[in-house]
Amino acid sequence: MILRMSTMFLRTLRDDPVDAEVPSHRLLVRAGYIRRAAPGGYTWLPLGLRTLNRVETIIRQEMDAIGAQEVHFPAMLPREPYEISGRWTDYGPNLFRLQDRRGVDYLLGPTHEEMFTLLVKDLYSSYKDLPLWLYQIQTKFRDEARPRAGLLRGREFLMKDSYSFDIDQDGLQRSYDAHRAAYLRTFDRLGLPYDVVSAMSGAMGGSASEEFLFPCESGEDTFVSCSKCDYAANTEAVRVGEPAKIDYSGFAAAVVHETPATPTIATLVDLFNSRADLKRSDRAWHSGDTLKNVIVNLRHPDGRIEPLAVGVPGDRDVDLKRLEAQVAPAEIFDFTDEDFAKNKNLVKGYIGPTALGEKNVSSIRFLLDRSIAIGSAWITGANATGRHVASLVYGRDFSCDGVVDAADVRDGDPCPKCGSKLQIRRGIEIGHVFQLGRKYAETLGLTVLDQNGKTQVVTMGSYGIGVSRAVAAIAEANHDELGLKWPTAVSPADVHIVIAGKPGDETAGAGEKLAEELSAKQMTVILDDRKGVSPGVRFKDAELIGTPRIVIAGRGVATGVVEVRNRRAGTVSEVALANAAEFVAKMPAT
RNA sequence: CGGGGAGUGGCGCAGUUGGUAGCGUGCCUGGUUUGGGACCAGGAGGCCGGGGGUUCAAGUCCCCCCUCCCCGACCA
Repeated sequence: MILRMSTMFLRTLRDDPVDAEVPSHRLLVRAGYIRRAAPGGYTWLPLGLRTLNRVETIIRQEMDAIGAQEVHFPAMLPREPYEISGRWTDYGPNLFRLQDRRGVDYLLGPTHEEMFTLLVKDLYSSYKDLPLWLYQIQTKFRDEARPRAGLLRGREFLMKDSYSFDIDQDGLQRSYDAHRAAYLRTFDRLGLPYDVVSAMSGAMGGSASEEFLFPCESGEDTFVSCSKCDYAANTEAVRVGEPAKIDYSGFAAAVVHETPATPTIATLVDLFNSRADLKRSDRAWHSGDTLKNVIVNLRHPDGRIEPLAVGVPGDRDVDLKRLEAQVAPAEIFDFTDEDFAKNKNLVKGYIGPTALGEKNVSSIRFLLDRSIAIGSAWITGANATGRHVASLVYGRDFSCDGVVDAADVRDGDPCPKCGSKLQIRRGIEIGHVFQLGRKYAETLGLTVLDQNGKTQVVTMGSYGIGVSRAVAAIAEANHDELGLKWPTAVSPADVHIVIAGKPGDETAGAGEKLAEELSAKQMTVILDDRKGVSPGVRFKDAELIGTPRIVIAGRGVATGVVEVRNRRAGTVSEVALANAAEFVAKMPAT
């Protein structure tokens, strides 16, 4: 088909919109693909909608290819299922809620686990019906605190979500593997580079979970990948190796020192290095020799508040995200000065492990970072203002109530799998595969009868791809200073023909004819047939819009040739007009 | 929600001690141009984010709210 620039609903912008920072947002607005319509909500213009549809089609084809079946739920959902699963409250302010004229509660679906579970419960009741894979491509709503970066984080976005239903864990594993493989194929076809990283299953009660991250500076997710082996994980999910025990038999006994005015790690280390009686002979003390004890508050789902102490090496911070992922479903919030005032056994700035722990004076649960070895000696608080203790040995002088991964992960930390250096990277989550297990099936009562006539709770998996986000990610991965340069598979058109001659000359006729020929070959053609627009504008617009192939019907037409450009490779070929359609149609997809 | 910046024709911006709202681009008309965002002339287009106040007079000063962008918190 032919899309005529003279009539297409399109206006490209000469200047960058000032409120758009990331390249995908800037270029998609400037090239006339999307317009902002609401905070975190975008209107798809004809060009943008074409690309969105093509992305959708590829995803749909790959889902259909593994045997998943498409359904479609309403976006506006009743409260009850979410009430049963607990997410009506768990989702908190992130859920868009509304009421009908009688005051009955509804929500705009942020994700549809409950609805899929109930749908299968409604129709199926036998193991013979399983496995079953269902999916939908649906607008999702989340009241994000801060929508940003155009399509990358909106409050309304398009998502493909699928769900697998199996009789047991082996079945779930097969479903999971099939989806994972389909995702690899999908992202390859979309022309999106990705890293598959281990993610936290957290409160969801599942086991395996992996995210597909598009590595990108403007990404919001931090992950690590090993420089040598294939290990990659979301920072929350990184598990450092257990350290070897240290033989402390020759270590000095713990001794308390007067350390006035040392409320911070830095002041403490300075003091130890500056006093002759505390100085180390072999090297200077550094912050990693100190044990930092941080107190946070946990809010459990039942509303119970519990203080929690976490010990990490003094040269590291507690990564609250990592910690929260491990204490989930509890949430973390600040332990305030008021809380300190109520706990007389805690001396702010001088907290030490001997006061911590369920069996000690504070009776506050005390968790140690996994990196801390049994037998290691520490400088740490002595639970009195202006006092610290040195040579306090873990396993000899103090203990803890458990081990946790709480310290922040840094660039260069050892890989838990092979010991090589980890790299910290950023990415955009474009897909997520997740073994849900029985959580939803159990709470919503999805069971089937097995071969023995016994009731079995169904085991589920859920699998998501951010469709509108993928469009933005593809734009992030495929642009230059001139504009977009789409992969062939998702470009809004296959070829863009620029008529660059003088009005009334033969270039317009040549462009029209070529457009007809390409259209007859089932290609989608953008034809710049606008009147009175200078060639410079046409070139700029073609490059901004970014179809992978651009044909210039200009001064060469007089001698029977057109210029065929490969926007992605940056190459140019002169082709005889008579062969042009054939040539363009045979250009390899990129 | 915390910190920082900003809201003035579609887009990018200026607007002085408070005194009739401007420029560039885009759009319309006519003419000249036509291989890298052309030129001339004439036009249309504004609740100056919203609401209160101060004042003879508010884009400009004061108060409240909303929205957008950046950093952080949050993010099945």
